[in-house]
Amino acid sequence: MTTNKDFAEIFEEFAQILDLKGDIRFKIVAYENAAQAINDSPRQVVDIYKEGGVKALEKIHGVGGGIASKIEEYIKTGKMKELVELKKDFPEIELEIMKIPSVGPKTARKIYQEFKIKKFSEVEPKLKKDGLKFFHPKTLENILDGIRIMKSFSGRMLLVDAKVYVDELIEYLELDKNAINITAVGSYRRNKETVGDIDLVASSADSEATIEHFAKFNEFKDIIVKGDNKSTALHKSGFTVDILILSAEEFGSLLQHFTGSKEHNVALRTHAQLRGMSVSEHGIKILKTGKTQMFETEEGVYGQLGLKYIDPDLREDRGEIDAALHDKLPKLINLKDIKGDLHAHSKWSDGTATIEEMVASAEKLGYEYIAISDHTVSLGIARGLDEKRFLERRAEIEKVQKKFPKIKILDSCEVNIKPDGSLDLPDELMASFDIVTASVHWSLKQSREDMTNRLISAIENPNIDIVGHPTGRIINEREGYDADWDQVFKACVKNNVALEINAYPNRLDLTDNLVFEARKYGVKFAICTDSHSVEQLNNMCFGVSVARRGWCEKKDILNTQSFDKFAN
DNA sequence: GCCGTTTTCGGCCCGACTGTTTTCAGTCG
Repeated sequence: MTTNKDFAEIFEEFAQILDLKGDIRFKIVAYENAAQAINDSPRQVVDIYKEGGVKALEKIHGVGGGIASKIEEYIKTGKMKELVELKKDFPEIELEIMKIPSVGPKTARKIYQEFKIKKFSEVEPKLKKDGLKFFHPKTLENILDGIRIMKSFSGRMLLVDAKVYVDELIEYLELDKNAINITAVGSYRRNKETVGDIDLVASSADSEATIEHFAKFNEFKDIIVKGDNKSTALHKSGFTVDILILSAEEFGSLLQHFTGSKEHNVALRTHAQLRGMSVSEHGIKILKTGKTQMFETEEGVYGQLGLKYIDPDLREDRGEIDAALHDKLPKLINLKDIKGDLHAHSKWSDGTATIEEMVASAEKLGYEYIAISDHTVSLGIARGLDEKRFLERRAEIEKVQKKFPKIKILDSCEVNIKPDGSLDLPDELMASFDIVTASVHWSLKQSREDMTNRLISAIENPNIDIVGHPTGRIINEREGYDADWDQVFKACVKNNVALEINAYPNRLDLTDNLVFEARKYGVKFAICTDSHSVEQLNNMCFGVSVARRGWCEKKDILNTQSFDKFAN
């Protein structure tokens, strides 16, 4: 079956080819928006089409008549005629060339045609040999730089890794006495699960001097752009760093602009236009008078537009502007609301710390409880426990509990959901635990139908409280498995089972967009670290970020409550 | 191609930097 991801990729490709063709920008953007909308839809467009036809598809915001009928065509015939025709004139290789930073459609076409490129690997050697025949030396240098950037950095870094680079950069920039308000913005500030490049903003008494100072950072390999108040550098680790400096009087607008997301800013500026205002990083212009008002804070910017302040985590154009207009924004959960961790491993299975060490660390974090949830028998690689060893472990938990009267140790396990949906511990044993998490650990490539049934079978088992890392994805390593989330969410609500928001930095699973969708159904979540060491207990903040991006309030999260409260 | 406090046409966010542009195109965020 064609999944939403497949359709999103098709329309993304459509947009790229239209870009090469030189079609009007708004049409290209329309295709890109449709791809995004389809990707974010919790329901499969195939199902939507089967139920309500083209009209139902058009209800997806960003999908209109044209794109809906293309989806219909693809479902019926397995192809889109227009795309097939376009591909004849714009081969794959040209799209690949366009992915080079600083190369857009015009340059891509020129490279492809002038050098008669057949494989992407030919681009760099051919440009080096004869590039000067067709390009200005400076332009050629930019393209070759782009290829270097592309080679040295594939994909996006984890939020946890970005944090290390950001801290280093800010520490260095603070050495410049002219600079104030140094802040990391972009997807980093929005707490997105991965960060593509690092964006910084600042104010300065002497912005040229600050740009000079920025450009001298010894972790930079190259300076790509250097203007009076804006610069882009290539970091040794392969990603780029942007900085933009404006006066403190306009810092609120600068912060707002550079935090994004792009989609949020487009929506915000459209909102402003309808009210006779124009928003830029410098301020808000009243169109009638032509006067621009500046703002030192973001609150001022949103306030001028008649909006409540919108947290950066929410700025993804998911309805936050409308919510801010009607004072309906969620009161987002914070790290300090978390009362305990419901998923942690010990040496009994594949953890590196003893139960006592884990409990002592959890107590230091101020938690009321911690669940020790070791793996179960059939996960051999993780030394999963059978019934006998779980009972031995229970005796140890009781012993440790006496030493730590202030924190409740929850006797727990992470039971395996087998491919047929059954669990690998007997029901009576599971019933004796304080809390049980069920997770999928193998056979990840099942069909969507099988995986959906597998998850729902586990959810319907009365001993299950939480489904662990529900999609199984590992960021930058593997895709999550496919399931009919609509059905899974309904089953969770019906059976009072929570979905885990796994805070492990390369899992962050459930993903933020699925959290956002699940919350609409009334699903509850448990934010858990899945710690395998004492240090990893500190990863809770990353799970909280996912919850915030999914619009979660304190009441949506089990472990913002005391154990007695949610256990009953 | 999408969409509607400008609702079936006419607009679609806004600005900075680079190159060779002396008024603008290409690319980016």
